[in-house]
Amino acid sequence: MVNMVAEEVRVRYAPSPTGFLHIGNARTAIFNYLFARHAGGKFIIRIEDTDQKRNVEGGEESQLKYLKWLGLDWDESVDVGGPYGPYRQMERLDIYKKYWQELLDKGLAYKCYCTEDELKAEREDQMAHGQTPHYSGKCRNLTQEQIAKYEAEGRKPTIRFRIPSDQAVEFDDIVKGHVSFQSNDVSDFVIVKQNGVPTYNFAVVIDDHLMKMTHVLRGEEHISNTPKQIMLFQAFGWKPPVYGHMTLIVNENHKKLSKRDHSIVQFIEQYKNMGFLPEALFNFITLLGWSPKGEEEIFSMNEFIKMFDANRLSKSPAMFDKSKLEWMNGQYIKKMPKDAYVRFTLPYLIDAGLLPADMTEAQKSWATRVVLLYQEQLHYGEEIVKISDMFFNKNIENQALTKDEKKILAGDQVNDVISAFNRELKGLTEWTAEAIAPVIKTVQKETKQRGWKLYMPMRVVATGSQHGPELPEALELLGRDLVLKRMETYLDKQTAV
RNA sequence: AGGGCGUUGGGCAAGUGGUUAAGCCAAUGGAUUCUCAUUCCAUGAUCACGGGUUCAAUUCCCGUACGCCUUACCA
Repeated sequence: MVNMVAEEVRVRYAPSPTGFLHIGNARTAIFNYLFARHAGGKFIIRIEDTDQKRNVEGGEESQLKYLKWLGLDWDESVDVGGPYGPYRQMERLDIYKKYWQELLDKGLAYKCYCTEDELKAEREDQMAHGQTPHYSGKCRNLTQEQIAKYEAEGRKPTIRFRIPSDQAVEFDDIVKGHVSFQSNDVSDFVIVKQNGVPTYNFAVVIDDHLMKMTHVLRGEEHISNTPKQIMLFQAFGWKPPVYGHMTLIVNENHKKLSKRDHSIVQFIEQYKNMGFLPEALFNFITLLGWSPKGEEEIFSMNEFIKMFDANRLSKSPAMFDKSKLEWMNGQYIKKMPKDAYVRFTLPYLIDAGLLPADMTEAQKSWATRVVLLYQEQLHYGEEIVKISDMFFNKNIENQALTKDEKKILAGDQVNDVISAFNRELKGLTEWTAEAIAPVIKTVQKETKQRGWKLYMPMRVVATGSQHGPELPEALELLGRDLVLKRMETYLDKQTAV
């Protein structure tokens, strides 16, 4: 109470490096980021690597790398340092030790000599009897003799927090509102593992306090950890941060997104590789469980920062809607400057082996025009491969016609149209869209066919598909030789019959 | 099983004690276009169910159902 000046907002994103950055992580990070930036506060990244068995190689690096890619930046972390480091929990072991020793000394924590197998058996027994799985409190009040006996057996203890009995633990959650737990429903949980490393629930409390966190926005799966953490804060006489538990992101089966869930693509890196733009992903993820005031849905980072309000976080789970993501990404693609769009899409064609990595100027300008044909409709980068297929897959002769295409070619005006078109095209001295367009008009006059009956036969014969970009430009880019060859092959077949 | 939380059209989601219950995605229909795409227009909700409080409830309260999270020497 000494300092009545408004406290600086400090929030953190605290991933465990057990995997790569996925949608759920990213969302947590984004909301914390927006919260901090909106308030003009600090955004910190802390690595929670206390579960060494599950840490994966490259996990930490991936988290930071793709957060950066999404457009986030941070004030304190393992890479940029800061006044409250270290920011990796395994480098803070000495710090934790001091605090759990304090709890032990005060009798607020105790050593537990139960083995994992014993605990597991206990839990299974409880379940079998329809009881809530709960630690029994067996080692709560061990005598010196018992302790000596366990030690003599060579058992290594864990340290458990002594949960105060008959206490209501309450807090006002930014998103859930007033939440209340009974301490009796929480069992004495382990704060230090047998190997001397603290558990998550202990380390967070120490770190959040020492790092002066003012708010904690995290996933709803942590809500039942909150009373444990609050009781620890109380044991130390510290003030807990303000909590906000965000709803989970669920899959089509309404299940929490898990890393093992393959029904939807989960990792940010995968989206990047498929050709989703960071701004679009950021925009989309931000709208998962949060909504702005007005009717707009597309926002820039700065707009989000300006309007972000944690009170508008939703209480009910958000389903990951892939088609909306694609739509949104498409919106961003449409807005790209042409040259950026070209630089963005060409690599997908190169990777697919459809274009050489070292293109000649001519190839490059051709590819540029092809790709530009699709800017209006592209949803994500990789889609260019499939969508522009007609310019790369040139063996349409071996390709079976669809029902509709057969129907188109069955029209009795088809031969007239094709032969007239073929004749007129052959007479062209210049093979450009500008030159081809008038030819279509000429054929129209000559054959008295128009619209669908005029265009469709030309399209199917020349491009192999009833769908595609504007015909004159498509034909130009397909190239004179190929188009004329296809026409003639077609006409030859007709006369042969 | 105990604890916690949720439920507005196919997916999100705004909002209110008395409203024509926003908007976006999707779907369908239509207009434009040679087609696809784009663009534009149009179409849909007894606000989970049952009870209460109230002149009035989708909005407040209680219950039920359903769903999810959690009850680890994981975070």
